[in-house]
Amino acid sequence: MPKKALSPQIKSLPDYIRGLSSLTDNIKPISLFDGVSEDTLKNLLTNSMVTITEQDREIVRQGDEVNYLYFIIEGSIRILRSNPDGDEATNNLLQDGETFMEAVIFMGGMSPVRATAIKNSKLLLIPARVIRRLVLQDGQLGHNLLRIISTHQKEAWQQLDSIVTKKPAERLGYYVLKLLIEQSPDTVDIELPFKKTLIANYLGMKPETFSRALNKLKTVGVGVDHEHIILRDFFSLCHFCDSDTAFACPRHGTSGCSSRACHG
Amino acid sequence: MPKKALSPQIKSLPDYIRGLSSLTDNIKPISLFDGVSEDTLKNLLTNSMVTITEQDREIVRQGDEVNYLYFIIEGSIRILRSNPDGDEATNNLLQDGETFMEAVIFMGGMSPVRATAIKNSKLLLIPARVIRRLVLQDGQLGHNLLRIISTHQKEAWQQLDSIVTKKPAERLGYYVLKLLIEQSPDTVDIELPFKKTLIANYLGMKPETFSRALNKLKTVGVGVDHEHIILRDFFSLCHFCDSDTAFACPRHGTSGCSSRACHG
DNA sequence: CGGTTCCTTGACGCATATCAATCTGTGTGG
DNA sequence: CCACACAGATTGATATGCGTCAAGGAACCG
Repeated sequence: MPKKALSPQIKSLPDYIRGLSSLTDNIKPISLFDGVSEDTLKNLLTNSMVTITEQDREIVRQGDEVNYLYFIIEGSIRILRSNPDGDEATNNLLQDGETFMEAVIFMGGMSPVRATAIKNSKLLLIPARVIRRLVLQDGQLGHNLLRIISTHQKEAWQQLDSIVTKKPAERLGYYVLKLLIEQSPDTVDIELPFKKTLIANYLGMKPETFSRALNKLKTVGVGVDHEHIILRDFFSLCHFCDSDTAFACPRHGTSGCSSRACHG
Repeated sequence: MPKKALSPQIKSLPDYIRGLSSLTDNIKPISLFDGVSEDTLKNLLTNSMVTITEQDREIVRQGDEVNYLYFIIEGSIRILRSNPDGDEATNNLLQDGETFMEAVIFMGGMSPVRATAIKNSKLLLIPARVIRRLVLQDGQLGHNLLRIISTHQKEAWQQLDSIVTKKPAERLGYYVLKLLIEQSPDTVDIELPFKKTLIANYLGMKPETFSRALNKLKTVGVGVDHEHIILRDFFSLCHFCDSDTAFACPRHGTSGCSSRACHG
C-alpha cells in the first residue's frame, strides 16, 4: 500500500485551454461549465491544472483534505468507501464530463470517500478556493454546482433504495434500464460501461451473484454477450421501471410501455 | 391509503416571525440561517409559511413537484422511498432545526423521495423561488445550503457503506456511536431518538434483526433499557469507530480510545 | 380491564455469500 | 504460430445469516 502522496504528471495549461474549451462542447451532458460566462470559464481554466492519472492510482484517500474539484476530461473514476477489513462499497462510477469531490469541498473536514482511477484518465483539477470564490460571482456556476450535487444525491438515494428493497436481478434490471435511457433509447444493444465486477460492487452484490442475475434476465428477454446487453424488444426492461426512470424515458406512456410506475 | 392532496393547516405569519427568529437562536445546530444577514432573514421569513403537520401525514409524495424548502421548527420527519409492493427504504430521519427537500428543489423534475411526519410537527415552508433568488444575493445563505446538502450526501454515503459492508450488529453500533458523539459525548446514557422499527428500517434491517442486534451489543458492554442505551464505559463503542467518526469524536486519541480508524 | 401498538423471542426456510473448479479471452515470450 | 500465464467471468456445491412466520410479553390508553 503506497504511503507517499500521489504525484501525477502535472502540466500547467497556457495552450491547453483552447483545446479544452472546444472539447467541452462535444461532451454530451457537461453540467459544470454549462452556460457560464466566458469570463468565469477563463477564470476557472487559468487557475486549474490538467493531470494524467494512470489506472488503479488513488486520487483521493479516505481522510484526505480535499483541495480540488475534479472534472473528468477523459477517463473513468470510482468513488468508494472501504474499511480496515478490506471490504469496499462503491458509491459512484463516473465518466467523461462528470465531476467528483464537488460536494466534499463544501463539507468541511476530511473526505469520507476514496477516489480511484478505473483506467488511465485525464483530469482537470480546479482549486476549491477558486470554486468558492467564483460561485459567489457567477450565479450560473453556483446553479450548475447545485444541480450536479443534487443529482448525485438523487443517485445515492436510488442506489440505497435498490439495495435495500430489490433482489439482485431486479437491481441489475433497474441499472440496465437506466443505462438504456441515458445511452440511447433507440437501440436494443446496451454496452456495460464498466467491468462486471465493478458494477456488481456498485449494486451491492458479489460477482457470482451478478452473473446469476444476468442469467435470470435472459428469461425476460434480456440477453448477454460479453459486455453487450441485447434486448428482445424495446420494452423488455419496462418491468424494472419506477417513477423516476419513467419520467426520463421517452417511451413512457406509449403503446407497449408496461411500466409498473403507472400503478405505483 | 389517502388519495386526496395534503392540506395542512396553514397560518401566514405576520406576528409569528419574531417568535421564530428568537427561536432559531435556541436550536442547537441550525445551519440554514447561520450568519445570514438580517435582511436576508427577514426576506426569507416574510415570504414563508408555518404549517402544523400531524403525525403520519405525507408532506411530499414520490413524484410530486416540490415548491418549498422545508425547515423543521419542531418535530420529526422521515425521508423515504417506496415501491409498488409496499417495501420502504428510509433515506433519512430528521429533527428540529434540520431541513429537507433542499436538494430536491435543485434537481429539476419530480421528487424521487417521500417525506412523512413521524410525529406532529411544525414546519417552515420557504418557497423554492425565494431560495433560488436569495442564494444569488446572499453568499452566506448559498454556503449554508451547500453545507447542508453536502452533509446529507455524506450521510447517504455512510449509510450505504454501512448497509453493504457491515453486519447488523456493527451497523447498529456505528449508529449508536454517531448518536453518542452528536448528543453528548460526556455521558454513558444515549437516547434513541426514534422508534426502534424506524431506526431498523433506516439501518436496512427488519425489527426482529434489530432486536437481536441489540442483544449482541450487550456482550460488548452496551446495555439497553427501552429507548435508553447504557454504556459500560466511554469506550464501549470504540470498536465501531471509523475515520469519519474519529474526526468528530472529542475522545479520539485519548488514552482508552481503541478506535479501529487508527490502523485503517 | 381489555385493546392496541411496539418490541422481543423462537423455529424455520431460503437467498446470497463463500469456496472451489472450470472456462474464456488476452497478452507474452519462445 | 503455439504454449503459457493471467485476469475476469461463469458455474456448481455448500453453509450461514437474515427474513419470514408465529407466538408471547410489555407499556400505554381508553
